[in-house]
Amino acid sequence: MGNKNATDLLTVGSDRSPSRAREDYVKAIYQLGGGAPVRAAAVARYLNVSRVSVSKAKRLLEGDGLLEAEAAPAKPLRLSHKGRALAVAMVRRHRLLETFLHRSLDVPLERVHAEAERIEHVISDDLASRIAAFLGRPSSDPHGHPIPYDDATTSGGPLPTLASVAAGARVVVVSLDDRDDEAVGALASAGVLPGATLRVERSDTAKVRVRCGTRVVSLNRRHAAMVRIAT
Amino acid sequence: MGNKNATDLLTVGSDRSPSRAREDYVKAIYQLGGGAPVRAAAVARYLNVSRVSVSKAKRLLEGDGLLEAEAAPAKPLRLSHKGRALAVAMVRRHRLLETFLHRSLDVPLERVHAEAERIEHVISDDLASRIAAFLGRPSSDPHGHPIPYDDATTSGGPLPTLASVAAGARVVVVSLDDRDDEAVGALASAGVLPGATLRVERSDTAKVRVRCGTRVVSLNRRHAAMVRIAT
DNA sequence: CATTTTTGTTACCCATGGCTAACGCTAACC
DNA sequence: GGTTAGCGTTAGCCATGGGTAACAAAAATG
Repeated sequence: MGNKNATDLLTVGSDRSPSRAREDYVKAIYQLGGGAPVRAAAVARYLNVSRVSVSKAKRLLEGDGLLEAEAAPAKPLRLSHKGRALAVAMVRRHRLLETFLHRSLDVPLERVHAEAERIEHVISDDLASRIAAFLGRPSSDPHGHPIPYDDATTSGGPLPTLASVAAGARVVVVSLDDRDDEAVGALASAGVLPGATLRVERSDTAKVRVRCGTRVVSLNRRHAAMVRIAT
Repeated sequence: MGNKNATDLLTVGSDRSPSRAREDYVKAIYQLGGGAPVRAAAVARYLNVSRVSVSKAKRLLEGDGLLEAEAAPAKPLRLSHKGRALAVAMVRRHRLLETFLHRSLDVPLERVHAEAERIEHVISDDLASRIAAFLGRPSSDPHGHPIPYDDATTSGGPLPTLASVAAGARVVVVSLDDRDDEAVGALASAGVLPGATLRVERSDTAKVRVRCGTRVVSLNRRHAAMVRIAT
């Protein structure tokens, strides 16, 4: 039986590398805190799991050396070096995959996130490098988020969103929040994409009306809040 | 919190679609039997798990409608229609991925299998179609195995291997067994690849010596057994 | 400052997917 | 025909990763 490199394919529990769930916890902590400690309840909300699950995951992640073990009862979650490196690697893989899926395989913008979300857990670092090379080491993904190539610290605080500016402003779209497929689809079909210049015509509690090139589009506030901008 | 399409990412157990393990069982049954019923012990050996695990998996797979439930105590494992469709889809995804990884991303032949083995469980059918289109619907993967596009029944019985022919024969390499990375690497570097014409110079219990183009290479029997041939 | 809300933890339950030990049965070997 | 080998199942164990219910402590609110 030609089964030398058996690599028992069914071993879920006894896998050495961090599992899907663990990687998601690490990524969530990183994305919520950007390096700073994060409250467990925030992680729970972000991942749609109970606080209890986060509490249990905490112990496991500490055991893996991904979380700084700090027996303090105050206990915000803080990533270790190893944890931060893993988080950055996950972000890199995710954004490279999104770029690849969109640019090379024509996957619609509002669907690349979900697809990348699953694939990012199973590709090797070698494959990620090959994808980066294939794409010419792109500097940002199709939603406008930068792709980290070293383990550089994240940039400054978050940018303001389109929901936060007053009428009359002229702004440039920097990025869309890829976690909300529905908003991404609506924004993309309205032409609100990274790099676009917008003029805010009106902004009330329900809607934000912007001019985007020649078009005038009306966005609901939830969608507008998914758009990060610069002036 | 921009979390509309939350799609709780951590749900492992309560996932609706067949898990990694389930897909591997179905694929193994299909590849061992090619549609015909398969003994549970054979599946256990193929996947490097205990007979007990197969026995338990059987119940779960029957519950999923992937296995024909046949309360008979004789009990060979037989895939249902749904199970066979899943198996074929898995094979298709696997071979498309191998082709893509090798052709587009230059992943070495002996590494495409392991990488595809993990990715095949997480890509959507839509993405598989896009990869197929991107590659121009290739008819076979880089090891020489055909890529099924409909749910066509598998071809006739298995071809003879290079280990089974006598000295003097002239044969054409059809495919390599991708499950043995080490053999694939050795064969590829010897030029024994699908489409190559070989002349068998000598064949004894330890080695098989073949001429491959201008080169004469000596293969050990285990490696030779991984090469499917036609005359 | 008192009350209310939020938070993190414990104790317990459930399903998946591995495992070993042990049993009864079938089938093959001598 | 008797022994032996192999097969499928049961019972019971373990880790992971979900979940409730309940509670004490911390934080926010009045």
